[in-house]
Order: sequence, then structure tokens, then C-alpha cells
Amino acid sequence: MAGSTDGEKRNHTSGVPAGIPEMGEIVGYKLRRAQLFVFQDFIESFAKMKLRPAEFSVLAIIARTPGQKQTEIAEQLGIKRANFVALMDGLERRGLAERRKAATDKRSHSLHLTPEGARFVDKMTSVWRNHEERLIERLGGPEARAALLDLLGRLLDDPER
Amino acid sequence: MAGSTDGEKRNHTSGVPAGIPEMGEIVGYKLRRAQLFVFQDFIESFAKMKLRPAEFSVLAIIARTPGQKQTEIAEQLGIKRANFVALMDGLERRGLAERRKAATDKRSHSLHLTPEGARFVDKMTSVWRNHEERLIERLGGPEARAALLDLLGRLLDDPER
DNA sequence: CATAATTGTTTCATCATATAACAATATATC
DNA sequence: GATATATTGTTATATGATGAAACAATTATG
Repeated sequence: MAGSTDGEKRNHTSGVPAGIPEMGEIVGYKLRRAQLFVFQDFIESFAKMKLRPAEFSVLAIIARTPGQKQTEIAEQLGIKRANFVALMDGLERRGLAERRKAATDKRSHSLHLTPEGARFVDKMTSVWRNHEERLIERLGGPEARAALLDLLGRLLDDPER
Repeated sequence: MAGSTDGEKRNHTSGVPAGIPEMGEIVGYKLRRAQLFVFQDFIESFAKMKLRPAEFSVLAIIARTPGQKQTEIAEQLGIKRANFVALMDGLERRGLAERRKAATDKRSHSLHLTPEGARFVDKMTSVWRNHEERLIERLGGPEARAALLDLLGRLLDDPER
């Protein structure tokens, strides 16, 4: 029992007014919807672990390259260093990561996983693989995923410079 | 003068610890970054018109299919109807769109563009085309854009059902 | 040495989004 | 047809993500 109420001001011949885009052909819109969908799955996947996307990314980076300072990691992830503080506080409070005072620069902190954090990252990685596998299935295979990553990379990587 | 402070707990042979994903191979992450980049360009494009993505989408939908009610449009866009109210208030206050009381259902509102709104949408569409063209350039041509839209669609369109 | 820049931090404002409740109206059920 | 249930638009409110500004401690630069 839904349906529009009236119907009005159309173009001359058909029913499509001028060159107004359909939502499905707007790259930004479709990107956004897809991102929301993927994050939805991600968030549900990590609900039990109480891990949010930003926390996942920080742990992954620390695990792969320990010893970096906050600003470095924040910048890599496009997070303002001011907002990184609370994020890191949370990871430290949970005993997953820690700040060590860097010897060379007394201002900065060197970020590391705790032993528990390392075990956590192992589980996290496994959960992530399932999530990623689910996406691959939807996309229609690993090649499709690779193609998507490539296209997204073209948007991100700066052409000049 | 940057650089990590120390370096620790690696895996056996190389330097990569276990199977921890690199950020660049995480679909969700790259999707997010790409979406932010595209929105950045979009927002800058429409800064002078003081138009935000959500407003753009609402105007585009009303322009293409006038007469729909709020809940219908909100649902199409994945916006909670509660949050749609203020959005529509803004468009109405600016004289771009209007609520007409639907004759058939006294609860609902039939949404339409004003004449000024129609002119606004024309300009908006033109600005959007430039934005989209910029993306196409980055992607490497219209075929790449089509491919991207297709892949994103695979994530969005529900397989079963 | 004096000045400027960096690092981590706190505080604050803004925006997007979700939930719950409500009145008015419409629909369904008996 | 009366009563219960659902829908529509709305308000109020909570939460999370994000950005800007300022600050002390420290380091780099002229």
C-alpha cells in the first residue's frame, strides 16, 4: 500500500527529467554504500572481540611494524593524532598494546604489542580472514577482489608527484 | 628525522610477523579510504553551493521521482526517517524542496522540488558531472569506472532472494 | 642561545547516526 | 463498525567519529 502520491513536471518525451544522475551511477554514493555494507560485516565479525575497525588497524600496524611512534601510525591511518590518544588508551587499558618511552626522543612513545596483544592479533587475523573470504564470495572470486583493490588504489594513489 | 625507535619480535625467516594483513590488502580499509577521498572531492566541489552529499542525494531523488513520501526516500538512501526530518527541513527552508500534504494519506508528505529547486538541481548536476569526470580520469577511463561500479554492485546487491 | 617545530595530550565543537517515545492517521481483526 | 495494531512524521536524546585549538615538554634550527 505504498507508492508515490502524484507525479509531475517530467521532461518532454520519456519520464526522465534532464540529465539528473541515478544514484546507482554515482561513484561516491555507491562507494559509500559498499563501504557501509563491508563495515557492517566487519563490525559484526568482531563484535564478540569488542574490536572496532580503527582498533583493528592500529593493532595490525603495530604487529607488523612495532616501535613506531603515535604520530607515525596515526598519519598512516589518516587519524588525527589528537584522536589517536583515546584509541591507544583503550588498547593499553585492555593490555593489548603499550607505550614505551623512546630513548632517542623523550617526547615520543614507541608502540608495541604485549604478549597478550600478540595472541589477540592472531585471533583477530583469523577472524578477519573469514570476513575477507565472505567478501570474495560476494565479489565472485579472488580476481574480482584483486580488481577492486586495484581500482580503489587508482583513486587513492596520487598520480603526480 | 623520523623512523621507528627499535624493532622487535619478528617471525623466523623474513621480517613479516605471521599472516597479519597489510592495510592495502584489506578490502574494507581500502574502500573506506577511497570513499573518504571521493567524498573529499565531492564536498569541495559543492562547498560554494553549500550542499552536502546527503542533500545532493535527496534532491536528485526528488528531481527524478517527485511525489514520494519521506519514508520512501529515506529508506532508499539508507537514512533513518528520524534523521531525514532535519535534512528535509533544511531543503525546505532554503526554498529548494517542499512538503505537500498527500491527499490519499493525511499522515504522509509528498515531496517536490520548487521551481528554484529545479534550477538548483540543474547546476548541481553540472557540478557533479565535473566531479565524476575527475574520478574517471583518476580511474583511467570510463571502462574502469564501469568496472568499479559493477564490483561495488556485487557487494551491495543481495545474492539470494 | 633564542626561536621555531614536533610530540603527546586535553578540551571542545560539530556532524552522522541510532533509539525511543509520541500524536495523528490508517489498516486489520473480530 | 469497534477495537487493536501499524505506519508516518516528528521530537528528544545518546553515541561515536572527526576536526580545531591550545598547551607543556622536548627537540631542532637559525
